[in-house]
Amino acid sequence: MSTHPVAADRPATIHDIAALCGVAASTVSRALSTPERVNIHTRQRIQAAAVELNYTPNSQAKALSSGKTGAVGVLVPDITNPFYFDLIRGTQLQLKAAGYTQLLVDTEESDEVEASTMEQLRKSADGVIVAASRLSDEALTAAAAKMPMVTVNRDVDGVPAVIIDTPSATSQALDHLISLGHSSVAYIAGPATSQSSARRWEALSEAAEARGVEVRVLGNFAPKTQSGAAAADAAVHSGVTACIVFNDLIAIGMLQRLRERGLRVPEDMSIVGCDDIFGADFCNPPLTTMTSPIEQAGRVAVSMLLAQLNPLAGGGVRNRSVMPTYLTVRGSTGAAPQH
Amino acid sequence: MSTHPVAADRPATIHDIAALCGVAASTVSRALSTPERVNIHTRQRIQAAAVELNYTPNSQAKALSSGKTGAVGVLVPDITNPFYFDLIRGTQLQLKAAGYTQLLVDTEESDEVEASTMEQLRKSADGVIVAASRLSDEALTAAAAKMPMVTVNRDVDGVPAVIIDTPSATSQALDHLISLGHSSVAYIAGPATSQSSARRWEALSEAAEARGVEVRVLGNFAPKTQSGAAAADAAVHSGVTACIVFNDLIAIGMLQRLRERGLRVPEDMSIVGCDDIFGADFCNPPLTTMTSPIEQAGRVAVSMLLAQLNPLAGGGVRNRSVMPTYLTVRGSTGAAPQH
DNA sequence: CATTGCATGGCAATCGGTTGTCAAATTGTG
DNA sequence: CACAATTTGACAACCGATTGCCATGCAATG
Repeated sequence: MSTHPVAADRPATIHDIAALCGVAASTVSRALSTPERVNIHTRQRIQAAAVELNYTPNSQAKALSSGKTGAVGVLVPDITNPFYFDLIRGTQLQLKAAGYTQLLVDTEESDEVEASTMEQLRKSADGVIVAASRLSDEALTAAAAKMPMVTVNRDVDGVPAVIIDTPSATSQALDHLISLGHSSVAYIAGPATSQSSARRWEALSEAAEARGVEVRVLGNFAPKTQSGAAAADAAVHSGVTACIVFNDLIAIGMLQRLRERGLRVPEDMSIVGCDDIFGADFCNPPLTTMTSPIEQAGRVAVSMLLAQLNPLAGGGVRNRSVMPTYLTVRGSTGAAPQH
Repeated sequence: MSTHPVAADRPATIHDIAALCGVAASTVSRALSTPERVNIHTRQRIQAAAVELNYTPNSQAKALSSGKTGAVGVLVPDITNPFYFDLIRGTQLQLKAAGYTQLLVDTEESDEVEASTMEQLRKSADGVIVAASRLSDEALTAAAAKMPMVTVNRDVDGVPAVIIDTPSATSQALDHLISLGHSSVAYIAGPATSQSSARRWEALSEAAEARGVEVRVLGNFAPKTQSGAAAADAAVHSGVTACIVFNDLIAIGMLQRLRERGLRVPEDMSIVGCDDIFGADFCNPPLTTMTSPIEQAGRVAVSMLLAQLNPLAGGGVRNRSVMPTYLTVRGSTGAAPQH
């Protein structure tokens, strides 16, 4: 039986170690955080005691005195959307590797929730990663001034961002469709508030003009599979033979609706999705889509944020990172129907 | 211009309010947390000042002195698995509604990571929800003694749990297959460490015996779509005409593999999945599966945990909650092939 | 009018660390 | 051997709240 309470009911504190070693608490703190500041002999005794008592620093207390919480907030507008799962996976992996904790928050597509969450996070997190922010440029800039921040898919001056470059992939998608003989294409737009959707449409219409093809925009549609039905109907009604769709969720919904209506994909209608989310490869038919390195984007966002937090670790702070996107051709695109 | 620094660069503290109102910090604390303890006039002045200074209590400090962190850890073995996305969505929703923060951690299917995470969480969270724990019964019981805990799909004596009752749905699935003329069925088992898989197999073999049907077990397979290939090959080789599969991920992988091998589902082989995850309804063919109320399970787990944390709010503490599961028939099951 | 009782608000300790400051101990140097 | 330089470790303030205890003041009671 040990003379020391090896397994107290209460987690060991720095004071327990101090008492055990007969030194002051501050010495213990230094031994663990600034080892060179403490005599090697004392240090080793302390470290041994720490191990014996199974000491883990109290993160709350650490946060209070040091101002660093070791946590990073990750704000996503809709935790329901598989797109964000990939992102979350990326941030989680990278944060964990760096010893940070992830605070995941669903802002429910609301700018108010987003703003109030950030205000709260200001005290309980060292920084935030904000995906597809619903805030205005001004609000976002103001928020970024108050705490380290990295946005994903939202480009605002002065705010470090990871941008998944889907706009440039839209021209690949368009070329793909043109090479299949399509000349009448629709862009199925996402939410009106989505900057990504707007930029993609910009890039697409520009590319269309350059190639002398007609591309029209349909929608806005909510980024959910259920919206696919309305989108599919709109596409059919407009007479186009191919659609480039805001995201895979809507695209998959369209696939289902077209099937219900007895239309064949790709014989009657070609569909190009965006993001290559989980499911895009096994839906029916498998979806041709613009493959985004979403998980990687999450990792890069974390790296950029951590670089902001610990500027010491060499290397300038990148404030903008563009992730390339490529077209993945599967079964949902095919030759344009003959008239 | 206001005489007060309405928007200081530093978040307002209780002392700022105290100074502004000419009272002590403790009075401010009471005015905000124990209003009846403070004169109504003073209280109103304080509350007004709090609003004016845009005061938000510092959660770290609160946690340190009160011992309550307002956070709940959610441990999942693999954040990659869509099953857990639904669960996370449920916990997130319910935690947020109750004003708690969710700390999401991926334990990477490792019992060690799980144990050390829990040890750390002991200080930074008020409780934990542990999904599909990889810990031994003893370790789990010990951990539960140290901090409030609710498990999901893991039944250990004395530890409150939410159990998704897939075992009982397996007999529904078996009946469904029998009614379609199948007499030779395989159970595609999940990880050897999975309690769910074991219990499902138990229930299934019992039901099979009662009905005089032959059911064999194949596997263990990792819960990933990639494992579906091996599982499909094993199933084909074993000569069965139908499979009840550990989860939808493997089932979807099997669907893909069978298609590659030129086998038709359900004409040549029927497949029943489990969980009804995102994608089960739009894969090819749509998957017959045991629909689990996963998101609801997450919500219930949170409710049970919060009931443990705040025992005051009437109603005894349930320590076990079984979520019913039903069979959802889609296109991946059909009549047994004729010999 | 004296006394009891309650409402109210301040003081100070506490939670578990971090960190600036300073004194004591050690080492090295002339 | 005395003195300066350098380690080393203790003291105490601080981070931002909470909370037990106490002093004050006012109203009600005998």
